[in-house]
Amino acid sequence: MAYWLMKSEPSEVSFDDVLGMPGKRVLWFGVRNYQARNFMMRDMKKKDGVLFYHSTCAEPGIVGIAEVSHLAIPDETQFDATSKYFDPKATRETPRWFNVEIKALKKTRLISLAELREHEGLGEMKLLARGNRLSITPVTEKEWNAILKML
DNA sequence: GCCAACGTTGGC
DNA sequence: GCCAACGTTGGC
Repeated sequence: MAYWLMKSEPSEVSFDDVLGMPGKRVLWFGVRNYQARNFMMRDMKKKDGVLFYHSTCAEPGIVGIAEVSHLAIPDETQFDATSKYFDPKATRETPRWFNVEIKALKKTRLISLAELREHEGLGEMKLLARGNRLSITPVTEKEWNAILKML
């Protein structure tokens, strides 16, 4: 079992939005970065733990716990010419972009970015690495457990 | 709005 | 393959 941190802009899809969706599930559409895509395509398995993170907002931080509920499938938005995620180089035969589905499990208090940075046990966390911009990053079991204890 | 950091593109 | 230019991310 692996653990991940996934960033979402709450103005686009917030944790509360996901809680309101059928089955509390959402497809992680719109990722257009190969490293993040490869995590979804190759590494993310059903039942993997997910920290749901709000970015590009007033209070960036972890806001909920989720799990991977479906293995990666082609991202429909890449084929949609009206979508901002449209990719003219993608075809149905050879899709470029994939997304897993995640299921919201539990809303948490906001664990802010500042609080994560202050926590001694999280010094190696990928999210906190200088210059990190990846929207999906692996989380170690140790980090996962440390964060659950902060709740 | 600013800016650091990183990823992608495309000419050579 | 190199690398400059450009675009994006995301915190502040």
